[in-house]
Amino acid sequence: MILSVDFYRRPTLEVARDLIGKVVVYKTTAGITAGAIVEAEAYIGEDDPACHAAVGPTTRNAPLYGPPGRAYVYLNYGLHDMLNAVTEDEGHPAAVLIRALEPLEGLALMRRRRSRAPWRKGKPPVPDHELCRGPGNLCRAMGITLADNLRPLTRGPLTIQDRGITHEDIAWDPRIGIRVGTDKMWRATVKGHRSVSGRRLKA
DNA sequence: CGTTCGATGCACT
DNA sequence: GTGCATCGAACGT
Repeated sequence: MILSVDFYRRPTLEVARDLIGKVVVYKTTAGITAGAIVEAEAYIGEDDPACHAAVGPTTRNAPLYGPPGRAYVYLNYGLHDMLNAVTEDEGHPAAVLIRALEPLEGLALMRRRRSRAPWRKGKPPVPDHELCRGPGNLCRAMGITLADNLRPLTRGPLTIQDRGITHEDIAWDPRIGIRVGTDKMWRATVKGHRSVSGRRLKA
């Protein structure tokens, strides 16, 4: 079942927690890819220094100010697309960054797309659990690009669905990969999951 | 094991 | 011109 707008029109931390286990599905002409969310981060409002809305409304962050349930996709470091789900009421800029998925469908297609990255030329195929490990990697594996910015996640080719996956042990940790706002424990992960990004725990 | 650093494009100042 | 919600290779210990 596809998540409705009401799912996203809620406090962002609740949405982030509830997105764990939900399934991102993207249907393209190349085929279908899908993966269950195992890592997500909340970015909330102009007072959150790490949120793109911290500088006030701009062309780039406009989607954050729009209605919930849409994709906010942007390019980072000139190389990596980032997928967010816009949350809260219109006018309240906030979103959840999808940071990692457990691949479920279309693994071969994901592998092909990952291998297509310039820096992967001549390298061995990406292991299954690493196909969607990290926000840049998952977008590349799923074929999500800037062209998908503002797309509704509630209908159409790019959706997030509830397929009944539940997780008992969800951890809240500091957000990673940012230079400010690292004090906030707004990163939700499935504890110990192999596809969660960041440094791995020891054996 | 750990840390450093280059690639790369666009929005923003 | 600057800096970035990254990735992965290269290097140091």
